[in-house]
This record gives sequence, C-alpha cells and structure tokens, in this order.
Amino acid sequence: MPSADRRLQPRRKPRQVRAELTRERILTAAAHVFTEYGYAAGTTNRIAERARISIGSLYQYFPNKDAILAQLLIRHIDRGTWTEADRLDLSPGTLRETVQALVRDAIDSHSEDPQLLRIMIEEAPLSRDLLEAVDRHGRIRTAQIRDLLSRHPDVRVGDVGTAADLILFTIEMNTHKLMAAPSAVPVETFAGELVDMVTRYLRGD
Amino acid sequence: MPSADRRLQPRRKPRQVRAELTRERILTAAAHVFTEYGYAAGTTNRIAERARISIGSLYQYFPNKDAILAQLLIRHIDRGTWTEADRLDLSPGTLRETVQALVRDAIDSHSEDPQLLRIMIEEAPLSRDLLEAVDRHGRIRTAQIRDLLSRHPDVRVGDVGTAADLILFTIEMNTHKLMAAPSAVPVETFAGELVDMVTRYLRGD
DNA sequence: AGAATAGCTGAGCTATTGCTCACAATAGTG
DNA sequence: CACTATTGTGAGCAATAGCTCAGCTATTCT
Repeated sequence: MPSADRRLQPRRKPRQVRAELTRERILTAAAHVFTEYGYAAGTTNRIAERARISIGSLYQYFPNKDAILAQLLIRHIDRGTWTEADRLDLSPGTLRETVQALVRDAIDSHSEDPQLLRIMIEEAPLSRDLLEAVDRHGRIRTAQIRDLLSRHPDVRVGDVGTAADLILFTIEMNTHKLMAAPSAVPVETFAGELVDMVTRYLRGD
Repeated sequence: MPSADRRLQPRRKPRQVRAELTRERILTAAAHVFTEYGYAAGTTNRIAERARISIGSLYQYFPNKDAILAQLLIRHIDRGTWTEADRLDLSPGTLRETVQALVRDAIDSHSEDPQLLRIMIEEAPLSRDLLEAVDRHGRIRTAQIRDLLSRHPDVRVGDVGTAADLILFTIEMNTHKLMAAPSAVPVETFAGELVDMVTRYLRGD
C-alpha cells in the first residue's frame, strides 16, 4: 500500500494497555453514537463524552472524525463478516443450497448492527483509499462467485461475470433493506423468495 | 393534508413573474450544487451564489435548506417520473414484455439526474411528511404491481404481495446502481439479465 | 526515588454554516 | 408622479463543529 491516506492514520500508537483500552472505548462509543445520531450529528465531542474520555484523547488516536468511521468499516470488512463466503468453494451442493448459503451469509453480516452498517455505507464520506479497499473487496467476492458459478453444472446463464455482479448486488441490497427496516413480511418468507428468484435465474429456466 | 409541515412551506408566495423566475433559479441552482457537492457540503450560500441571487432572496422562498431538497424531491415524484408505470395496466402483453417495461421505466426515471436522485434518496434528512409522501407513493406502486401480477396468467408465485415488493425493489436498486456508476458491462446487457432474472422468478420455473 | 516517557484533560480557537434583518430597488396602481 | 406592495440585497449574527495545545497525571525505566 504505497498511497495509504495519511489523514486516516492514527497520530500515536498505543504502547500501554490502558491506551489500547481507550482506543477501544472510542471505537465502541463511536459505533453507538453514529448508530444513534447518524454520521453528521454524531459529533466527536459526543463520542468522547460517551466514551468517558476527553476530546483531546480522542484526537490522539484518530486524526479526524472520518478516520473513526473508516476504522469501524475496515474492522467490519477484516472481521470477515463479508468474507465468510469462502467456504462456499468447498461445499458445492445443490444450486439452491449454494444460493441459500449466500443469502444466509448476507443476513448474518447485517444482523450485527444494521443501523451502523447503513450509516457506514450510505452516509460516510468515504475516502479514496477506503473506497478502493471496499471496491477491492467487492471485486474479490465477485471473482469468487464467478468461479463458483462457472464451475457449477446447473448454472446456465449468458455471461457468468454479469450474473455474479447481478446476484451479489441483488442479494446484498435486499438483505440490507430486510434488516434495516423490518417489514410486515417475515424475514424467512422474504429470504425464501429471494433465494427462489436468484436460483431460477441461474438455472436459466 | 392537515399536518403539512410548516417548516417546509415557503414564507412568501411569488406574485410577480420575476419572483417565480427567482424561485426557479434557486431550484435549478440547488439541483446543480447538491449534485456537485452533496447535501451537507451544498451550502445555501453556494446555492444562492450559483443562482446569482442574494442569500436573502433564497430565504424568502424557502424557509430552510431542507425545504429546497424537499421541493426537488416532490417535483421528481409529481413529474410522474416514478409513476409512469400506470400504462402497464392497460397493456398486458407477454410477462417478459411487462417486466421489460418496468425496467425501462426505472432506467428512464434515473437517467435524468442519477447523482441528484442518489443524494435525495441517500443523503437527504427527509422530514416525517416527506418520508410519508415517498412511502405512500411506494405503496401505491406496489399495489399496482401486485394487481398486475395477480391478473397475469403466467405469474406463478407464492405470495403476490411479497413478489411485488421483491421485484420492485430489485429493479429499482439495480437500475440505480447501473445509472449512478457506469460499469464495464454495457447497460443493455445488464438490463437484459435483470429482466431475465425477474421474469424467470415470476414464471415460477 | 527521580527522571523520562506515555497518556489524558478540557477550555477555547478557528472556521463554517444556516439564517436574519434593516434597507434598497423594482413593479404595479391611480 | 406619488404611493404601496413586492422583490432583492448582503453584512453579519448565533450556533455549532472539528480540532489544538499547554499543562497535568499515570506508568515505566534506571
């Protein structure tokens, strides 16, 4: 990474345990505050207040507000919440089962803190670097799914790349909606229909 | 409408032509500024500057910043850009043709100013009233599609309501993505796959 | 223990933004 | 032209936000 954005790097590295703890408190508080107030109204002072540390301490570990949210997003990605689909490669199974696993992963990824995820995705002023990281992650996932699709005997679809894009995005967005604002329809029902749609599409009639 | 939000109503009604013109300039400028800078960074002063009117004039026709974006959204809805699907009821045709029409409408609705639409949808701090208006509009559309689906002989799907929700949202979001950030895949190809997916789903195998 | 290092504090600086208001300019009216 | 109603102006106010820094406390080192 030659072009790591300086404005997202911490200005001081924690060397003592209590420092690491403070850093942790900041991130936890930020997650809560952003969830409750949104990004714009989630001020750094509010975060510090909630973390029960001074505003000065906050700025010793994060150079600016954006960096806090960036860190939260990075964590979310790194934690593999978006990457757990790797195991799909190992267990082919029915086409339907595969799609079900995809949807389940998406749901899992969103059940942790749907509100925060929404804010990170929709409200965050993502930096070049961060956008690229998210994008890179997306490309990797797409590539994985593309491979999976091209290997599966039941998949009959024009272009596997386009199909991978289409179904990943469709699953992601529908899940997102499902988790962010619980509708009248039960989750299982909606998820089932989603699986149906994607499966039928991939099977090509 | 008994509970029209006062904070979104103009404080002065234009009575002369030049006033109406000024109002128009403000809205046009706002659309440009919001598109270019986003909602938060699209300041009222910037809007006034771009409209070549003073900031004071701006606040004679719009009580606050939110009201400007609200007006833009209302216009977008009223213009029927989201409602042109009505004609679908009149021309049943093939299931595939119907879905194609739906996708086409969605694309049309987004081609005008995808960036601005994104901002209105994602960044705008929508008021209660406005949210309700958008929601009401959504429900009407869903109801229309539900009727359409239940009348169509080729549709074989568990619950028509869930299906209507699912396909409307899927079409909307995919189109949104398609228009907001042009991908490597040509629009027609992607749209075609989207139509395929929805059609196969509705046909139930 | 004393020095050095790391960590923490919070009043307040700087910058920005939404918005007001006293006044000026223009258009309509008789 | 004189008078009123409508429209336009822009310096600047009030509020708020991100962020700094001089000094304090806690921990580690020797």
